[in-house]
Amino acid sequence: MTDPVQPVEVSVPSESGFGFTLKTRLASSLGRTGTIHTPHGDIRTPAFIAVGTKATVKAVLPETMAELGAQAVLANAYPLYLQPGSDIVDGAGGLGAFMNWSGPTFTDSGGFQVMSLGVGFKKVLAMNTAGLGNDEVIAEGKSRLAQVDDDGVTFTSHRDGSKHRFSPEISMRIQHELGADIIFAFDECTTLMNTRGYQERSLARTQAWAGRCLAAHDQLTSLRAHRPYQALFGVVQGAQYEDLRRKASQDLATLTINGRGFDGYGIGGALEKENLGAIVGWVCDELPESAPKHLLGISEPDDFFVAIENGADTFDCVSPSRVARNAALYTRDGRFNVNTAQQRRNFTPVDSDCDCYTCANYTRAYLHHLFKAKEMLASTLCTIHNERFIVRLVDDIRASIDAGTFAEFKQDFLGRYYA
RNA sequence: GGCAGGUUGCCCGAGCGGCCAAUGGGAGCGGACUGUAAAUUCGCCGGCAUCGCCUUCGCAGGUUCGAAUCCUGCACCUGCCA
Repeated sequence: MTDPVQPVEVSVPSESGFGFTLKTRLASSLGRTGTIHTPHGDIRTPAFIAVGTKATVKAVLPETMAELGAQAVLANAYPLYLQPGSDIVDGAGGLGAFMNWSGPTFTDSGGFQVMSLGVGFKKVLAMNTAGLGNDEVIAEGKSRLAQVDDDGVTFTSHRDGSKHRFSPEISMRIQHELGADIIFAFDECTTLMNTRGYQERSLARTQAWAGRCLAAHDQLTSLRAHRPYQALFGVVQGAQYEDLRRKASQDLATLTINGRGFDGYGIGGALEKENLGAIVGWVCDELPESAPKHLLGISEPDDFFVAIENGADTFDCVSPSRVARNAALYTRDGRFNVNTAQQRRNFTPVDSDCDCYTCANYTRAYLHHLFKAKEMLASTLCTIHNERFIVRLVDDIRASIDAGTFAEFKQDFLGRYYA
């Protein structure tokens, strides 16, 4: 049952302070462990990156995130550009300094908002359901807050209705001001509702933007040489189509501007759960092994195993935090809602196998009470638990790869979680 | 003692002859949430149940083809005047 571990040649981080070192590799799949080196510290991979969109992991102190084992946090360019403004974050000394997080940071490009405020506006981003029909009709909704064209995106601020223009160059400029260690190319995140035709056109656009991002990034890196080095990850789109995904990966892998290529890659798009492993596999198969790969927006337990086996190194997702604020908690025996009547008199911890602060000190009955009483401590305690649960799960997967017990760990964990 | 107003489903509160098992909130119950417009959101919420049937709008009578809605009496509550 053990999966033989293969030794891996070690690459040394460059003088920029950024680099990726492989440690072990599974013999039977693309799964591997390693370390991403950044100017603000290392990230041992696979790793779950906590999301703090607006420079805060909602309801939790940064110190608490560090204590529960989060290695890095990811914020988002678009919301921070709207408020407080990337110049202010820049003035504070960058994202980490601004939010009092001393470890590595990521920022997303605003590409997700092209979808969530555009075609996906007011829709649930279903990952389990088969795609509905034609997007192009759905995509023409009038009330949406984002309009895409080949040059960029026009956003309407949800806060005051003001119009804002994002382009690859603008996203790069903002992300340089935010100053995260790892930043993403500006892309269009498509949905399951899009047609093949739309996916092709959107992908062509995203690929063109990738080149523009790289060029802008190269320039900004020179201009801001006094700042810590920022690594740029290109984002692979192409939906569920193998040919599109492979071609997109190849093109990004070979793209260089002034001798500079991408430092790593993101894998994006709304993905059907059933295709997740295949898609990640196609992409990682085409991209250089030596590059770190970040799967954007994924955090269900079964998804981690599948994605890691297929070569993904890091993940970020709002789910552990959002779901916690809505009373859903992860346990080794599956997910449950702590606000149901069933938990009213349950004086046991959320998960007796959990080592988080919440499980060490509080009962389900108390958390149930906090939700019913609408006390904000509910969000804090539940977020601590969920973030710890997910961070630890990925840490455990990493340990199992190094120990050669990945297959057993996977079987044990999933067997119990989905029993 | 006089005058006026009120009593609606767990709570608050609309309705003022038929389209009313009865609008809205809240509470309660359950679900969803995957690069965060999310402390959000969606169902259910008298009973039994397949359309449908049965019992509800303080209590008791009455008018009417038909009443939560109109009339009479009773009970309780609230203002103002004594």
